[in-house]
Amino acid sequence: MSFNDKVYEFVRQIPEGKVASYGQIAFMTGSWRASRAVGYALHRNPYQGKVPCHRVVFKDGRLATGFVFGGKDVQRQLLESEGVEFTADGRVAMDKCCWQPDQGCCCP
DNA sequence: ATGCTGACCGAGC
DNA sequence: CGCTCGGCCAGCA
Repeated sequence: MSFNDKVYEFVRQIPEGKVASYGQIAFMTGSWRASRAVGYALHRNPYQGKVPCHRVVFKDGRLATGFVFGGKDVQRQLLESEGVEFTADGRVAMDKCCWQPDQGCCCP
């Protein structure tokens, strides 16, 4: 079980309509400061198809840069299809869609 | 083994 | 309020 595997395992558990930030995943894996490593791990994304990297966004709710899935617009459509709300700024409504495994529910 | 890089985040100016 | 700097972690040359 490597740090990398933890990231994939964590991200894979993200339900539809929910999103998590790199820092959140990093915190779960060990140190919240490892957010960079998390991003790098997802960048390789060896489990592409099993790991919904598109559900992983910034703390601001903004999508990751240099999106590799085909474009931010595509990711937005994909997330919207899953039930994730978006703001006028084009960011994810993390206020409602931030995934909290411990509580199993989003912030009201 | 060492150094650089990167899909980040927080604090400072 | 916007930009810049530093710091941590893992992967690769």
